[in-house]
Amino acid sequence: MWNIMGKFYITTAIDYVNSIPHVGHAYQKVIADIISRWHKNLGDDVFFLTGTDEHGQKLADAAKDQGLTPKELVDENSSKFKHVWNLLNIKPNRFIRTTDKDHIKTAQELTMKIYKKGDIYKGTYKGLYCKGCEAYITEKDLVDGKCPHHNKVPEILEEESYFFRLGKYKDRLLKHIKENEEFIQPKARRNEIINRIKEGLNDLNITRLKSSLEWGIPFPLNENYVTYVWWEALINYLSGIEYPKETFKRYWPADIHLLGKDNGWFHAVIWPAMLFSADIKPPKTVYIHGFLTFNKQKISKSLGNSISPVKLAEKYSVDGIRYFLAREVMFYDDGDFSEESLKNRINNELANELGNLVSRTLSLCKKLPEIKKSPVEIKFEIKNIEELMKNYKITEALNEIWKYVQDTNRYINQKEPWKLQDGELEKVMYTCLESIRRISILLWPFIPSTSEKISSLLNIEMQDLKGFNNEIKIYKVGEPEILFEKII
RNA sequence: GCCUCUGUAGCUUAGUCGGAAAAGCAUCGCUUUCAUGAGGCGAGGAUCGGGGGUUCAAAUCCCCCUGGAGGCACCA
Repeated sequence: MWNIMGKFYITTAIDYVNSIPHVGHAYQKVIADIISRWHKNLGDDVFFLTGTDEHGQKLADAAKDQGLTPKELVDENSSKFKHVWNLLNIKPNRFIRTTDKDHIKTAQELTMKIYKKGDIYKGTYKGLYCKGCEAYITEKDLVDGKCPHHNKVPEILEEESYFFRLGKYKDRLLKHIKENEEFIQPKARRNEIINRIKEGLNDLNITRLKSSLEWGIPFPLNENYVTYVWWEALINYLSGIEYPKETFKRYWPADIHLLGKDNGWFHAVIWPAMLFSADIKPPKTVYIHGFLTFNKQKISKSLGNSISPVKLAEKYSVDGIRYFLAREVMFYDDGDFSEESLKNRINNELANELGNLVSRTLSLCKKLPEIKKSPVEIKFEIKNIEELMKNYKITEALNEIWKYVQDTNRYINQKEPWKLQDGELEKVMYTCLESIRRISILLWPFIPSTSEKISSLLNIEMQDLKGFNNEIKIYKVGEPEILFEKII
């Protein structure tokens, strides 16, 4: 009944390390970890990649402000991201940094490959340059024709630069998007991208003069230039799996690139065009998810400290947060991380429904030294859950799983096992234990440490979905313990 | 300005091909005693943003108005 085991390659956006991780960053990584674990649960050979993006003007500036070298700054901040993911039980196969040696090498090699294809040429970049910012700015940044930061009219500046022939891939991109409905998800984003491509594609400036920006990957065609951050950052999805070696051959194409809506254009248009040029298959799905607000407020830097995932995890538990993010927020849309709502879900669902279910079950088992196998009276039909997960409908899948928690509570009420003795009691309790065991397997991707805890309370080995139907012959369960403390 | 999405119960949302308006939370009532002051059952609560049109039939399709969110690349 299980899918044939396959490979599964999932990536997240790599975070720009000019700020510290907040709950918005955490959201994406938690979802990615859930998807990754779900596929591991299925028995797939999974590669999960995340990491940090560490070059560019903003970082160079930030480092200067803090009196650090760029390298010092990115080392410090990157480690914070890595640490927080570990704390949230997010387990990537690799945490890539765009300052990693192998990434730099791969980025340069891929650039050369695209150059040899004839898709990189030297041209002239003309743009609005603000001397105060020491950077090009766009027209929409202007307020009354002036740079809002320096209140100056920018000058039009021209410089020689290298370009990628993005425009050349317009038709091929449109064709690919139209022929592969799952390529850009969700649909609204897909429409948005299609319309914008139709408006026309300009070639992409992919270098910066070293004289104005040193903090970047040296451009392999000309030592006076560094590579534009976006261009090389995207390539991390290849360097992360050691392109073009064996690991790459095993995992590419990526099954899903997960990213926020601010990154859609780069992943849905520029990245596939780069891959087309390099004769590499595009990813199967680029999934563009919504943004999170925190207590209805836009997540901003000033709010940053109060929404540190570390503090939230201390207060609400890691699994509480993971559960909430998966259950509350509709993945494709914007959502709100509200502490009020988080508290309600932890108390009502994790503590009262799930925690108490385990607790009452184990308590009812106390009279029985062992519980032997008998027919399971709660029916599990999990095809729809698998289907939902396959289509990245995380929230909906978790809702379906939760129905079994409620079914089991209902079953106990109906059977009133506290009135039963011996064999009768044993039969009912076997169903409850089996039900809890299966629930713990289904929930493992979402709240792994809770699932593992449940297994240890049931005194059994934690299994994956392949073991879903392997009923335990004899249960000898332990004492009940509190799974979730209530939040006051 | 151009484009995309969206407005359904107090809140968060589901609603496929047009066919009797759904679910959870919150509120209120009933009920169980195994359990973490937990569990179960039930009730009230919606002019489906507004107006017009197509249709035997519209939350759903079309038009207009209006509120909200987002995208418009070389900033990451």
